[in-house]
Amino acid sequence: MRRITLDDVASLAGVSPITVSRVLRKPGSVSEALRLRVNNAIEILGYVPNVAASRLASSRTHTIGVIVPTLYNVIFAEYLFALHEVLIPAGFQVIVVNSRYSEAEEENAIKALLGQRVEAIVIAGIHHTPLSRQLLKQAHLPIVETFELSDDPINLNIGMSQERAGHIATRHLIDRGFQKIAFLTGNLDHRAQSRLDGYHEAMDEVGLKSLDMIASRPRHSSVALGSELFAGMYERGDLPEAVFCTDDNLALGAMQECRKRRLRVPDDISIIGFHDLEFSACAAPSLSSIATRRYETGMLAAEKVLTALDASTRQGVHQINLGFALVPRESTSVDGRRPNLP
Amino acid sequence: MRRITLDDVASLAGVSPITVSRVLRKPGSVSEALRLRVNNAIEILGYVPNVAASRLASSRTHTIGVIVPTLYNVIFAEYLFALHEVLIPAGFQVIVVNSRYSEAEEENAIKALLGQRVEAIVIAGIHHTPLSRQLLKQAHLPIVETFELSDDPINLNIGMSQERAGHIATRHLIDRGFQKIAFLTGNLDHRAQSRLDGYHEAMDEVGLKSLDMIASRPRHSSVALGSELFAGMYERGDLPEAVFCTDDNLALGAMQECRKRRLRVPDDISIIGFHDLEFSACAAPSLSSIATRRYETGMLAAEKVLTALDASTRQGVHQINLGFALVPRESTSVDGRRPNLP
DNA sequence: TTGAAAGCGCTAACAC
DNA sequence: GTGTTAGCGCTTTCAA
Repeated sequence: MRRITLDDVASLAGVSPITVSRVLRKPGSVSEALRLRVNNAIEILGYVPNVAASRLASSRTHTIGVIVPTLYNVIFAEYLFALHEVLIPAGFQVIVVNSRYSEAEEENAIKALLGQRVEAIVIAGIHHTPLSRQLLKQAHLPIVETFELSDDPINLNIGMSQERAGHIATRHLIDRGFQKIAFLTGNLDHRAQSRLDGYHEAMDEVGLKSLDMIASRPRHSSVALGSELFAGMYERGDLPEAVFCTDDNLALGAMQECRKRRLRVPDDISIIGFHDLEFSACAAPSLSSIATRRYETGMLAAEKVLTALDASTRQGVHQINLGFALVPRESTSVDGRRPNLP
Repeated sequence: MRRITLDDVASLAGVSPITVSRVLRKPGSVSEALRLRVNNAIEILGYVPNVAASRLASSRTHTIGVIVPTLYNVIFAEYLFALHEVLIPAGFQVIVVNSRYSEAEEENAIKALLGQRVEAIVIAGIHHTPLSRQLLKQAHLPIVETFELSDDPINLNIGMSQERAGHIATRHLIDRGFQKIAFLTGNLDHRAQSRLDGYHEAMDEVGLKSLDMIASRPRHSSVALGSELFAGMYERGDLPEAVFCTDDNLALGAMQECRKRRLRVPDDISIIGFHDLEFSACAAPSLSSIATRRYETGMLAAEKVLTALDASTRQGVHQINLGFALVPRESTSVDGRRPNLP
């Protein structure tokens, strides 16, 4: 059963192959009569163009490669959503590859995307293997590194200072008078590590002792993990006055564990999360957090890609700091139910 | 700046192009001496094969197309995770397209995937436009429809009865003696609709009046939406004895709203969710739910694709019912804190 | 084990 | 506005 090709359509419509090709790509450049005949033939035969052939012939793929560490995290779901939202209407296909938090897998992903001849790569993170960096540089494509700020961006860089955010979150707890402040994390990826650095820095600044709680093996952030880590801490008698969780999921788990153990938040213990996920505002008590801009990151990355592709001449290095915002809520309020700030 | 091609590698290595091709695809069939020379040349030139050319020449793409309604929902994230987990190690690329809950966009997605010459399509749902169905049938590829059970599967079908699950959840509430039972949903996609049908059926069976609460415009399930819908119901004085939410996120939102309004769950009101998301077991009170098998769905779909591809001759229609499980927990317990069932 | 020739299905560039 | 010609970069024969 041979596949229908453009030539089949052409002979059925009684035109040359190139006319069929034109009807498909720039219908305006073909007379209405022929266009109708061709479209008719396409329908009758159920013709579907072979993109591999078209890519090979035109050396355009209209494809953008996106690398994320996992599909298993709302943060990246929101980011991908935004990327799709901009790129699809602009006529691009998006290929998403996950690196499972491994730089080696990321390197393979890069090779695979380059092999596909993607026209740009949007990659979460700024830490890559030397070969990855080299490949990305040599590719002469728009490359966008996201979520973090790089000292030495490959090309475009849109992100925020994870370290500074970790610092601010910790500082928020310190300012509220707490001294025994714990840091909870599951998977210690580069971003979580930077937040931890910020935490250490803030604690050191005021001479407080750090109290890290890192899951014994890397696990993705979840409510269940938050419960577990908090329970472990509690059972070891290590109860802090305040907890900074790398993620709102962990924070929610910690809060639930508190409720189980009749610890009141924030009266007995304060909790702050990270990312300001959508449930955080309506949790009870509402959860303090650091609001990050996943959607805007994806949006801007996509837009930058489109303009870079349009400009055709490769643009220089460019960095955008999207920042973050401390969102104080009930879970870290000192006077019972209401945070100091509105 | 011309791209490096296989011919460039061949001339640098002093062999014919086909030898380079062989080194790349079946290194065993080339003598070690040549293999070394070729690999060396590849490295020096930074050669990356053009997959479009290879696909065109070989008419194999090693690509599986996956269509989901949204990337913005853990259910599909887990499912995609499982699909990747099986397909990537088997040497396939996975292309994920989202249809944004639209059958028209789904049709476009199908055309796009067929244009890519994917070797199989895994598609969430059983409702497609007539043309979509026709295209899928004519493609003579392994096609897997997932998450629901079809009366007339295109090819493979792995899912569960959403209607039956809705019925069982409702029945659970009825059995606990409740009469005023509300149904809460955001986006009324086909699966939510089937659950609603099951709810209606169960209510009708015992002569109870249905009480649907559907978001005025389609919105994806979220904790915030659950709060909102519940608040709306409360403010209209429509307070039920029990609520069946299409989704654990909605249920969590409803529970948080209860807490705000000093309604005790389950003493004043019972709540059951759907999907048994990971936080549900550790919510306070723990949330009753219907456990669904997203991971297994993806896993099995991928495995079926691989065997179908291996068998090479097209297999007949085949359906697998993965079922679901009622998980009663505190949120629907009648004697205070402990559910009847363990 | 290696190579030569032909072609996968489409489009760019140029003619008419 | 339409057609002709010549590839795009690989792999599939088939032959040596």
